Amino acid sequence: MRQAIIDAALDQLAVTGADGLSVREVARKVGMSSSAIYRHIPSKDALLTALIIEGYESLGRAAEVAEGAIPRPAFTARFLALGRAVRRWAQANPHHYALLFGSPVPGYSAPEDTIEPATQITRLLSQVLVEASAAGSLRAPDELQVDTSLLEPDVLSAFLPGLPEEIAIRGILAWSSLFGLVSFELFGHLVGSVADNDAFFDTSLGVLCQVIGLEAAPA
Amino acid sequence: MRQAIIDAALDQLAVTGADGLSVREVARKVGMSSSAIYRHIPSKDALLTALIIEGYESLGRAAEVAEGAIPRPAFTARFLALGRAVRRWAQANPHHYALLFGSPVPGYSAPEDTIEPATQITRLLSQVLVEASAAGSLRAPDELQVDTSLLEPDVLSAFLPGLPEEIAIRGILAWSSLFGLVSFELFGHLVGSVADNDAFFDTSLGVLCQVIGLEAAPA
DNA sequence: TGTACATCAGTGAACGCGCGTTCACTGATGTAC
DNA sequence: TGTACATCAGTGAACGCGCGTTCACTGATGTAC
Repeated sequence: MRQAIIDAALDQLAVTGADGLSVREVARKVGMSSSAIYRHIPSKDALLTALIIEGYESLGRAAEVAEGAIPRPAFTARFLALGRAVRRWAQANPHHYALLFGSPVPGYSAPEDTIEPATQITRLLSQVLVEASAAGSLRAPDELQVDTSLLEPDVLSAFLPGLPEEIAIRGILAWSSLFGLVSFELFGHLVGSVADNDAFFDTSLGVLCQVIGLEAAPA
Repeated sequence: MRQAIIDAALDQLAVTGADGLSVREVARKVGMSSSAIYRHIPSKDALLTALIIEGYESLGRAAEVAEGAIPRPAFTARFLALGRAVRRWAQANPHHYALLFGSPVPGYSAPEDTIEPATQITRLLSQVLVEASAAGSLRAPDELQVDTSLLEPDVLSAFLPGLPEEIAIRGILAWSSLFGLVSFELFGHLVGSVADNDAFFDTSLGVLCQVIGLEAAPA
């Protein structure tokens, strides 16, 4: 039942976007009176939280499946698969993507339950980086020296064990860039400049590989 | 008067965010009855449009001032100034930034009046690239060959005259990355991983310079 | 097998709210003669 | 200088709307004896 409610909310999210979401409309969709909903969810905010968690899980699953299909030692291909999976998921679920990575919903602040599901997708990238580094497949970028400690040491050791901080920084940059690319495309900021979005995205992913120090894609 | 209304709307935007915006509240702020507002603006959507235009202009001005203070031949410094100006503006006007670069406001689609002011900020970057390229200060990236024509040829020739497409692509990538970085930081996606946001951002900008082919910063 | 009771998902009316927009109006100001 | 008129910014009441949430309730189901 709770799942049916969440599903109905997902439907509405897909159509109207996050702030078109209304408890009453969800109730209608699920065939209940608006008050009955409150037997299953404590408040609208809780419903939003559930949708956010669902979103991170769904995105994480999609990325995991795509990346899992690549042979383990093909680090570059794994990174490309992750990037493409994020973009594909965003295109398939634009409002859901916007809920996760667009402007924060006003008056709503995500509770901690949200954090753990959100790490799934980043964990996948971290894996690739750590394994590639351990395998000696990362050309360490020599041009930029970082002397300060910019990152949270706990996170560094937990998620990116054994990874030089320079590379970790580049990884986070590449990660931010990936979502910047996807958001720009999805929110219409590339309209008029880029003609072939697919090709532009793939080319950009290639450049991001260079940024991280991953070998260029084989083909 | 019209300006007073926009200013009041900007105030409200800064406090409540874009979808807390209400014509009635703006009227209250400006000391009018809610109906009187309609002597000056045709609808709420028109008000939103005005805010978006204001935003692009304000951001453009901020970037222009910051970048204008750098000696013309210091291309890298000019790029850094642009990047930092964007970030600074976003931090000073988070809701306004979210209105421009976060999720599109549902049910609202930006009219063409919006396009021209939006180009200002990109024109500044284009300038830097074109001038740097003309001055021979761009190390052309040799590793990635692009055979297709990904970009809109009109835009390429109008905004980026004489610039090789490989570099234009990298420019757009860097631009998207910049906003990805700013959004990630602003929307809280770096919380927990990055300890020193200022340093991380500057370091990332340095990497983006490499991506474009700009010489590393002098100091 | 039958009765008394607890549980609990679901109901419908109601609360108080703020919203965007319209409409007939007022009343001050400026202009034409 | 005085009068008639047009202009137009601003008013206040009203429209119809959908919202999140509460509350006393019903009625079916399951359990204990």
